[in-house]
Amino acid sequence: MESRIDRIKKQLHGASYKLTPQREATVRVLLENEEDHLSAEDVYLLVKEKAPEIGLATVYRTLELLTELKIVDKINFGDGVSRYDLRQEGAAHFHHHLVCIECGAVDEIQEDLLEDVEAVVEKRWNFQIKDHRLTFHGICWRCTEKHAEEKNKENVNNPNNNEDF
Amino acid sequence: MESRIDRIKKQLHGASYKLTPQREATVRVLLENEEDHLSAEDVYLLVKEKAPEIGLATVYRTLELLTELKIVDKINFGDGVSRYDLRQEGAAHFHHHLVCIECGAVDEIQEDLLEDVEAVVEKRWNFQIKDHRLTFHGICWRCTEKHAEEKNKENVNNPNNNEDF
DNA sequence: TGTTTAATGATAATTAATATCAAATGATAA
DNA sequence: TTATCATTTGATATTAATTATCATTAAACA
Repeated sequence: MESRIDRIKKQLHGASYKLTPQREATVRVLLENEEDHLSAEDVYLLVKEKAPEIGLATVYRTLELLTELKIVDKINFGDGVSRYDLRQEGAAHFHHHLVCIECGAVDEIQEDLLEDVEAVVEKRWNFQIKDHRLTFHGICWRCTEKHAEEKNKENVNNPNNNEDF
Repeated sequence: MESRIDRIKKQLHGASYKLTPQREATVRVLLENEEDHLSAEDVYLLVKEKAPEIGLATVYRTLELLTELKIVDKINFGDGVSRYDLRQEGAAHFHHHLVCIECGAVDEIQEDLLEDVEAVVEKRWNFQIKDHRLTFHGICWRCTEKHAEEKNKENVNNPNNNEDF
């Protein structure tokens, strides 16, 4: 974790920015919540817990800066807020997302999976791909399991209700 | 075109909505600008040319309705506005986009291309895919050509400047 | 230490989108 | 046809996310 911060510090310096205490606090929040997909407001509230004097504008500015430097990616799942997602260190491309339309959970796919598709697009459409956004909308494994359980319970109550026949 | 409107009318009726003059004017604008990726404001201005009495709220409401019925897809390219894109008739999934980071052009890919990837995701992540969003960011063929031309011109002016050696 | 530049915090301004509500429209049944 | 009811609309107010402004503070520097 500390080394990760150090490397981010170096990236900032490389672009002649400083890792101020406010920026560091923001980066730490992102690192501590790597699984989540926080909005600027979310980040602000979490940073405020550790550094109450920080302003919302600074959080926005920091997130914008980190996005420029490709340390985080800004993504929008269609709910009207931008969310910020740490990029895997050394990842050439942004990872993919699974958004559950029932429970709203967002899971990540770190595997590339798009190599073949990108080769086709580069050649057939003569398009030089620099980055991508891929999101699947559907039903997550947790909701699928829950449905199965509910069906089980139903069948215990009504043993004749067997949809298989 | 007329038949396309008729089919949309039937889709609306099927969900017990009417194709009011305002809704029809909005749909016509979308059909006449199928290549573009209009924002709600864009649609509003175009509809206003034909039906000046229409209100912005009605346009928003119509676009929301068409999105619900999967006649259009709402998409966000990260510039802070939602854009609305007619779905191909009978298309199971939303088509893909190529966004040029130089000139801002947005091109469409109607081919699916994701069949294999989706099969993997459904199985490995146990996720039931209902829809997707795939956007590539990079340099379009027009900008690539333009660069090549500029390089040519440069070499004519400085015949010794041959970067190949 | 004084000076210049970068960064911050508070807050105003902007803007996309939604909510509200009275009026208009359209369908329905007496 | 006319009274009635639900749907839709247009104008406008409201909300909420993001950006802009600007005086103040912190940091780098010479």
